[in-house]
Amino acid sequence: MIDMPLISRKRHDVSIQDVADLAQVSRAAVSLVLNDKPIRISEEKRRAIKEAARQLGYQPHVGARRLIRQKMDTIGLVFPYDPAVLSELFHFELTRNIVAAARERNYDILLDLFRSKSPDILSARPGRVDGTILIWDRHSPEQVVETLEQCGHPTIVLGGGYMHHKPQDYIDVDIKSGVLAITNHLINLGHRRIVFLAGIPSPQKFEGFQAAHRQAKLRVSEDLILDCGMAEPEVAIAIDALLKRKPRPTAIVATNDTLAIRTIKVLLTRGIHVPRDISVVGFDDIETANLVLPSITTVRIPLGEMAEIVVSSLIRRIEHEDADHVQRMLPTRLVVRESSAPPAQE
Amino acid sequence: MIDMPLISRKRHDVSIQDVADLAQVSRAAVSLVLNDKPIRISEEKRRAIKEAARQLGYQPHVGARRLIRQKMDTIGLVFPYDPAVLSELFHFELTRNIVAAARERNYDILLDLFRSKSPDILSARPGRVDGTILIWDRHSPEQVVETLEQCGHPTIVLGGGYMHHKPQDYIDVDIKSGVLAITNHLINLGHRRIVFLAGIPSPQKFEGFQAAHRQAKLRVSEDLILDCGMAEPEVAIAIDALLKRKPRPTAIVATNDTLAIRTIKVLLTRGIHVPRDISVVGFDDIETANLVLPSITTVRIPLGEMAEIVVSSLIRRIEHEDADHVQRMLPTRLVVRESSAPPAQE
DNA sequence: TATCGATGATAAATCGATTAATTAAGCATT
DNA sequence: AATGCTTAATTAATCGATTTATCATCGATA
Repeated sequence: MIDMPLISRKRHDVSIQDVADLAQVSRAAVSLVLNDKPIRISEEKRRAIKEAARQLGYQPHVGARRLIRQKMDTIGLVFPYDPAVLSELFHFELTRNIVAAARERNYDILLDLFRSKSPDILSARPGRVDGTILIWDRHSPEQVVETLEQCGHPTIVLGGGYMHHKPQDYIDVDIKSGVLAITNHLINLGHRRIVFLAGIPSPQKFEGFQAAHRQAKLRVSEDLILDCGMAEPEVAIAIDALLKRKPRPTAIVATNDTLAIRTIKVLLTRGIHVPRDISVVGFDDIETANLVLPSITTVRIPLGEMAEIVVSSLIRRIEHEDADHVQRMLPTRLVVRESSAPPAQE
Repeated sequence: MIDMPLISRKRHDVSIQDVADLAQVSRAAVSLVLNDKPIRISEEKRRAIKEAARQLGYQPHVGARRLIRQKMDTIGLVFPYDPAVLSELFHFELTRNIVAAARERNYDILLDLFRSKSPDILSARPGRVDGTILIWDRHSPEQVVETLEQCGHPTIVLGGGYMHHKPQDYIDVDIKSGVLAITNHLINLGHRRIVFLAGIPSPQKFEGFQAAHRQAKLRVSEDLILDCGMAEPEVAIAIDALLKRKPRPTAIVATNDTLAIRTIKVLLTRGIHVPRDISVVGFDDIETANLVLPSITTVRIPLGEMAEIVVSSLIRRIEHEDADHVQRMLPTRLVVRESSAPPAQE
């Protein structure tokens, strides 16, 4: 009766005490040696401890270590439950790269979704994570950023180019330059009547469109700026209206790939060939962009680099109290495929 | 000097001791009341404790609780780093549903990737998770299943219909019936010369194809069984060969949507109309399937249901030592879109 | 009055590690 | 011989909770 523990449950396989017993030293010595602390332990005992640990297959109990060190070695990855804009691919590929980058640095990833209605974020509760990556989305309420910024650990917001108020720490994509580049591509091909077709309003993208024209000393024709929404019927109406214009536009800059694909779909059903009759370009480089016929000329967001940067910056902010805020804009890359070509001779 | 704590760090905001102090009771009383334990505490103190907890905004330190309870309240979600077959959408939508289901039951999700080469799975290390969901993929080494099954906590393998050896616990999709249904759909439309086009060999899917023919008392023509791989040039070669057949086939069952889309792309460039000249159907219902022109008739995997079932079964296995093994096949759903139609009159 | 039982609350053990403080031993110096 | 210094290793405090065992009080009963 005396030997019965007060609380008895399935225990951790091999505890530090087991190693200490086998090596005939104190628990402290085991901890000091296995963590390579600069405290002198004789070479003889060092070996004995390492051998004992190896022999028992000892792995420190992360929970216990986290409790005493007050450090969770965990990053919260917060997603919107219903991603509005960023493509599925964006999410999964980004996630994969983030997990890989975190793992390399011995951080775990706690996956965390929030719904706009009830933004109960696990990562904002105490004692779960050391820092948070918030995947931003145009539908995300500002409140989420505030909640996370006030909860005592660093948070980096990862934007898709759509943040209105810049948070304390963010890594965003320079979508303005992206649209500038792809518009430039069309201008260089010889296009002069280029439509800006916005599925969802995006001032930054429009600025890029304008800037490209400005640089080429071309005027942006007001009646070639369209804002049609993302739904298929709306797109069809917008395109039909465009086709009646004289002279007819020769290229369309759609603000995302899905919209570009729908646009092409409408054009094809109207008997208009892409890119021979009209060039259409997109944005995002979703997986589908390279799958459809014609494949889409688009702008790619550097997901791998983005993941690498966000993880390393976050860990710097976690581990160094005085680390600078992270405020970066990443450049995009133009991906030329089949949907863009020089305009037909008139 | 006497008051200085031995170890000093940023501490947990509000500990149970703070609540106890404010309510003028012992730590034990606070724990018992807040966890609704059936131990008698006077109504008066109950109220005082709850009020104190509310006032201080006390939230128990999950790490401490997990340590003493030897329970992590966490599920490891293990993904292949390079998903070979399942679409991005499949992954993200599935993940989202799994996280939501886990959250409802107060479990956290630890995101865990493994590379085929170095299958170092966090979830297999002691003390991190109570159970694991392994997302299966044709490239996954069997070794991963073994590792997880031997590491002391329950694991459920989530298949995409491609498991060879059935693990102890699995939830899989009845892809054979799925292909049977979609082949049936074509047969019912009047098709008699149907091609089975495999991107990646899949005995189950082929069985479904055969079964549909058997049920309709049709013979499967050997020369309409093709295995072309997923690469675009290979697909083009396979399709060109098919088009030379006399009489020409009227429908193609592609084993996944990506392959169906590539097939259609080749057909369109050859001047063959889909579905007027040839019907093409796919499998998976990836997002793109409804985006391309024509949209793809395909088979949908019930991701939401799958997530719900895998999470609830895993938690049952975690919380009840004697729970039965989970071995389920989920049915698929036929999604009819534009790429299938009755064959042209001959 | 002594004992028993019921009730209400607490003390203390516990989970598994980390690390500051301390002790012990050996050697050199005064 | 006493003191101080270096090195090696251990003891004990600590993280923040949970839960068993125990204690204290009061009323009722023999």
